[in-house]
Amino acid sequence: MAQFWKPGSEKPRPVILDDEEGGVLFFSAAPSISGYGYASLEGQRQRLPVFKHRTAILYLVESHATTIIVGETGSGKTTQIPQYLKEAGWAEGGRMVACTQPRRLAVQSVATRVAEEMGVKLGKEVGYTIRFEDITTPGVTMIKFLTDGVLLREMMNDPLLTKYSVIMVDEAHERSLSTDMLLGLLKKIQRRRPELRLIISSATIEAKSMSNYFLPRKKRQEQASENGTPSTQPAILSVEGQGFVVEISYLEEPAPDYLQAAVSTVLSIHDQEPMGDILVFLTGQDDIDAAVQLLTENAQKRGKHSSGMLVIPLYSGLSRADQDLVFSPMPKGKRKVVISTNIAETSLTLEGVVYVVDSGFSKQRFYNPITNIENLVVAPISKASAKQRAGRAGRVRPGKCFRLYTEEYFVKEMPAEGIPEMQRSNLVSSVIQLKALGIDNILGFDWLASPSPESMIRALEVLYSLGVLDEDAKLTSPTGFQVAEIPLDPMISKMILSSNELGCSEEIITIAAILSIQSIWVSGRGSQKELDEARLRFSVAEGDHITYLNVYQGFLRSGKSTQWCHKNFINYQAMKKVAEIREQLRKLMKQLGINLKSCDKDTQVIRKAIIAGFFAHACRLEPFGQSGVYKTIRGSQEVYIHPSSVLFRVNPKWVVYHSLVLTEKHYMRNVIAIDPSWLTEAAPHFYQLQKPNPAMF
DNA sequence: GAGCACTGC
Repeated sequence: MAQFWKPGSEKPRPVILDDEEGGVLFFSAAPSISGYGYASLEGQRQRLPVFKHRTAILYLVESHATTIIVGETGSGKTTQIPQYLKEAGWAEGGRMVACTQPRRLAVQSVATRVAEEMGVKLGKEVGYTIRFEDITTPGVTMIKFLTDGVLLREMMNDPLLTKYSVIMVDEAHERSLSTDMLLGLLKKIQRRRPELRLIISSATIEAKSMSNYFLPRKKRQEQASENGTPSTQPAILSVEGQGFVVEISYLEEPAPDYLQAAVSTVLSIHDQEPMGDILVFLTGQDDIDAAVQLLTENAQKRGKHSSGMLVIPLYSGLSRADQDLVFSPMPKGKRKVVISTNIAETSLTLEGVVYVVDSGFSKQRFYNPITNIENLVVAPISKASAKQRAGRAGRVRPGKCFRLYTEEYFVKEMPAEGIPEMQRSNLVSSVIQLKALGIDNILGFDWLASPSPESMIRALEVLYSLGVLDEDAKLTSPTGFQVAEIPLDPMISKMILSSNELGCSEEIITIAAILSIQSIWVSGRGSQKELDEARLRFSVAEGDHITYLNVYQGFLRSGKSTQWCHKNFINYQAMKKVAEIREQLRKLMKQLGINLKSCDKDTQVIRKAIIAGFFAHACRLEPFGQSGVYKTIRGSQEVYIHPSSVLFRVNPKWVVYHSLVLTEKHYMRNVIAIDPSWLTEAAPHFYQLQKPNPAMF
């Protein structure tokens, strides 16, 4: 390799955790470590054969209410532990063993594997539940895999989760919003249900903080031991993974431009290293497209020599067909180079990767509770992330990871863990869910990582202004309870409920479904002009939301055709999801006693329903400023209509937007034109009529 | 006239 690389000092090591805290400790179950390991059980250090993996887990579960399992990728814990528990009788008497995952795909694949291992039909003894799919049989299913979000929803009907005897929360170190909420609630449930067993599966780096979080207060501990019940001390069990060794290299000097550094690193790997695919982590579509172009140009320049390289971009905005290219088999002698966002860090697994190039950056969401604006910025990743990225090189054989930063930076400056999503997000959805579960004191909730008081207060304010919470911060009836029932952003849910009286619920649930997915347009294909033209075919003067109705109707008229989507630059997978969400909403409306009515072509009532949820997002065109400058009514924030909006350059006097995106300017995405009188009509508590001001009209 | 990391209910 080029001489600027120096080998890292991160050595693979067996995981031995100290037992100073009094927790139970166990040694590795990795095949590479044979013989015996040390375990400290009930404070006594013992030598135990490592193959007693099953025994150790059952010991912990039977004698501890809370167990922290530490496991690496490929340690088999996710598939094995539920089976051990079932064999030991934990899934009997009508109770189930539950196992959560943060992603739908993981739930499906783990459930499938366990059913196979047990030789049963999926959906019988072993089943799974994800949104839109419930593959379980009541009374028969003993082991149930589900997404953490589904388990949270289940709590709304069964707050103590009485169906389950053991709940395993996998990938807890990822610290997703749902996982953090789930852990907080499970800790609460344990007080009411001391017999409930929890298994929290987390990466080593997070084990200690998880363990401390579940550490009971002294008093309860004494009570428990008096009753002769199992110790409530959290325990740590270490399970070693089976991945191959990945050799880490760092830059000698910091790179001024990680894009350039990534490109030249790929080229030197291709020149100097044996065959094996390369995976490059960059931050977003722009970077990725640029890198793909640079590499492709370079390969052409160098002619035959470099033609043995196929460069493929990967990010979620691509159509399914384009994404699937990364899985296509290579002709012999060709090297695959995948340039990816974080999607390849956890969501997609590429087999055959031997080299990883890690830029050290990713795009991350941050939330400012003062301005109530979420934005997306390129930020340094954490050590945990860097480790996960490197691990992607060791799935088929020993691999190499090239970090585009110095070892000194890694050791001294890179944060150990990322900031939990809970502290980077708008909390309206989380707060309403907690309220629906009867948790009144949001500020006093025992969070794993507490969000700022400002964020919590802002969320309460927004929910109050929507009429979802009353002056005492209690859910209103029926609006508050209904909004909590709908699995969407509360502002969208409020919009849906208002469409009932306005008689446009058919149209509004279509709009709600489209707004709750990322984008219905495909990216990465064709020219910008073609895409704009496609969009123009559907556009109407009332704005983007009404334009979406045209798109959906076109999709239906085409018989949900993939060709139609392709021709119109629309993402077929996204539209399929829209149809699914819409169907779920339709059923939910029925349950809530809301009639589905169409307003035909009356877009005014549709826009009024949108305002009922989004009145806080109203803006007025600055009458004397440069053209196209808007100010938010509340807050006087300067904003612009995003060029992708059908209202771009149309600049109606009054608009309401769905979301703001902050880049060089604050851009409004998804905008409708409104009449200002609708604002005071929909939200008199929020807007009051001013004395006529000539500047306004 | 310019930009959308990634999940999930």
